This record gives sequence, structure tokens and C-alpha cells, in this order.
Amino acid sequence: MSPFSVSDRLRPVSSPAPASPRGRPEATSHTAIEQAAFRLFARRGFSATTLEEIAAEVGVGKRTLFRYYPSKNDIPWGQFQRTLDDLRATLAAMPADLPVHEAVHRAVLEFNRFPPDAEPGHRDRMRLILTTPELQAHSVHQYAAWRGVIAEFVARRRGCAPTDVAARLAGHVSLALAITAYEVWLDDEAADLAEVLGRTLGELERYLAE
Amino acid sequence: MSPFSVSDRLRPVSSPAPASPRGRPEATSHTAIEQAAFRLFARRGFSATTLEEIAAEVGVGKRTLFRYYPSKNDIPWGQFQRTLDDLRATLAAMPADLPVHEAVHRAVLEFNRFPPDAEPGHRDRMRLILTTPELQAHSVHQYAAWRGVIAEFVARRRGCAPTDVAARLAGHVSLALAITAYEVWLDDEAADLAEVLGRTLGELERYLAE
DNA sequence: ACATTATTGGCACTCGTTGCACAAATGCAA
DNA sequence: TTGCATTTGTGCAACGAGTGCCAATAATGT
Repeated sequence: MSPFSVSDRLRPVSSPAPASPRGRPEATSHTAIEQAAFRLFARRGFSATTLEEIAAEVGVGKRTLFRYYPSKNDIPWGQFQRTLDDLRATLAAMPADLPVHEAVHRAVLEFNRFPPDAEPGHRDRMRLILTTPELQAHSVHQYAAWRGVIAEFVARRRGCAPTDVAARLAGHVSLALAITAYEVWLDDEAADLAEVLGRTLGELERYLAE
Repeated sequence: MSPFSVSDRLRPVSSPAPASPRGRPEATSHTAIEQAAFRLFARRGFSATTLEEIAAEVGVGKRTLFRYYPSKNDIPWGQFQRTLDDLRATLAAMPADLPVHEAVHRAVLEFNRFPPDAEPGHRDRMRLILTTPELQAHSVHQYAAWRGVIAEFVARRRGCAPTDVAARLAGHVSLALAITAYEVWLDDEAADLAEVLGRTLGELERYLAE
């Protein structure tokens, strides 16, 4: 969870190569495309906005958009995949004496922390992703990668394979918690995401303890 | 979880209207389409199989396929939505003194029980769904409906809204458990789904208890 | 036969996506 | 300057999913 254009995040993610030294200069950027796209999505809606329109708004050819994003559905997720390195690092930095589930929870909290001024944009982005059918579906792929990071961490800690029940489950359940929290957070304009995440975890414990 | 063609299930789901007394008779059926489709999917793979090919194999026009299934991605899920009534009924029939999470767990077990001879087909179907990217994504919509049923049940029991954290969480977590179990089950040809489901739940308790 | 009714299925069209070939723009070296 | 390697942009053609429209089809009932 926690998509984002790299620029939204606190710590920049791995430096994206110092621009090309040679060759034709890039005509646009991920950020520019996202901004143009979100502008149109807000106006006409996601599915009603065609790639041609986005291309026109950005000022490039439709074909070029595909050099920046593998698909229309990937635009709202921006540079998400890159931020997974952050998540991996955060997990790796967790104290070894911390219970696994606790370490994961803290990492998820950290992963979903944004500077206050970036929150409105983040809300809009998440609302778009979590309420647009096509995007809900497509997000599965981002989620899978996210779960993979969690599963790998748990596997290393537990000394088992990432495909082991324990590791897989940790990934799936953490995601379940995160998405639940996001849904609740989106429902309440005044809610604080970190607080909701914590509350959701507590709710899980209560659910199982009955 | 537990997609299927109605015919696979133990108890048939609501009678689908006694066929039309008037008008042109139907040229095919859901079952026929699914069989033809799975035959082609097995041969050329899901994405490499076009709707035209399926239509040809079935012996109807491409246009007609869309009268039976809203999209190509819906074919593998068969009549899933209808079986949700079963799930709803199973949940409603759970003894009131059973803890909510226990009731849900039992209902999920029941929902995923198939006659032994239907298992091989079920395995293939699930493998296709859980390993084909397009289908993984599209399944989100079936999952959402499934979660909705769980959420509604929990909400009724808890006396809260289905959009409440508790209800939503129950839906998401139950799904997380089910999918994890399915993944593990698919990895092990000899595994018993019910057993894996139980083991997965135990794993969750262990994970949180650490 | 004829009206009614429900389903079929062809046709045209939109849109996302991809492969391919080539143009454009830049740095670098001769 | 000129030419070349390099990198990115972009038009074109084509494919496949999905949709609206509407005429054709095949059964029932009168």
C-alpha cells in the first residue's frame, strides 16, 4: 500500500540514474504525465479518459506514454515499485529482538507515513485506486510485489522459504490489514492513517480472541 | 474462494429459471462455453486464446459469448456469484453461540468442500485463476463480493455496519487466509484443502501470538 | 399463416496495447 | 564542421476485447 509518485515520499528512493549523457533528451517525465493524467481523471473520470487525451495534455505522442508506463492502469500507481526498496530497507533495519509481526506492523506504519502537505494528494490517489474497478483489479500486481517483500522478510526471520505458509500468510494478512485501514481512512475525512492502522490491528486481535 | 461451474458443487444453487417457454431457443450454455474455453486454455494458454476461437469452438458468434459472460475473464469463474448465496445461507445457519470467527471459519470450510471427483477440475480451474495475471487481477471483483458476504454476516452479529472496521477486516482477513491456503494447496498436489485451511488459521494465531 | 417474443449474431466502432521502422536530438570524436 | 553512436520520440498498422445497434432466426400462441 501507499502508492505514490516518488516525489511524494519523505526519503527519495534510489537515485534514478543521473539522466542520459547522450542521446535525445526526454520529452516528458513520470511526474508530468501523472499530473496531466490526474487532472483529466478528476474531470472526466478514469475510464472515460483516453490515452490519446492524456498524451495530448502532456504534449507527446500516445506511443510515448507507453515508454513511461506499461499501461494506463499503471499511471495512478506512479513509481510504486521503487518504493518497495524502502519497505525492504525499513524491515531489514528492524531490531532483531522485535517479534516478527510487530516488526512488520512498524514497517507498514513507516511505509505509509507521508509529510502532512502530501496527504491530500495521497488521499485523492488512493481514492481513485480503491474505487475505480479497473484500478482495483490492476492493483493486484502492485500488492503482490508488496506482499513479496513482507513474505521475504518473514521467511528470513523464520528461516523458512518465502513460499511457506507462514511467510505467505504474513504477506496476505498484512495486506488485508493495510487495505482495510485504507478503506476506513478514506471513509473518514478526518481520520489519521497511522491511527487507523493501529486500530485495525487491534481489531484483528479482538476478532480472533473473540 | 472456490469458483466453479454450478455443476461442480454439491448442492445446486438456486434454480436458474425453467428455461424460456417462448422465443428462439438458446444456442449454447454456460457449461458448454466453459468446457470449450478450458479446452483451449489448456492448449494455447489463457491470453493466447481469443474470444473468436472460443466462439468458434462453441459454435456460436463472438457476440453471443458476451450474452453469457460479461467478459473473457469471467469465464473461468463460471457461476461464482450464484454460489455466494450458498455461503450466505451457510453463515446464517451457524449456531448463534459460536464465536464469530469460528462461524466464519466453518462456513469457509464448508464453502470450499467439493465432491472428491470434482477436485481435479477444481484444481485446474484454481491454478488457472491464481497463476494467470489477467485473472489474478480480475478476480478482485469476485473476491469483493465474497468479502461482502462475510462482512455482512459479521456486521449482523456484531450489530455494526458492514462498512465498519470489524466487518471489513473480517472479510479481508478471511480472504487472506483462504487465498494463502489455496496457494499452498496448489503447491502440493497431495494436500487436502480443508486441512490446509485449518493449518493456515493456526498459523495466523501463532503469527500474532509470536 | 401471423403476431409475439427471446435469442442470435453480423457489422461497425472505440480503445488499450504492441511491433516495427524511422525520425529527431544530443554528445563525442575526427 | 562533419559524421557517428546513442537514446528517445513517434507515426503506422494491426490485434483483440468490449459495446451499441439492429436485422435475422426460431420458437410459442392465436
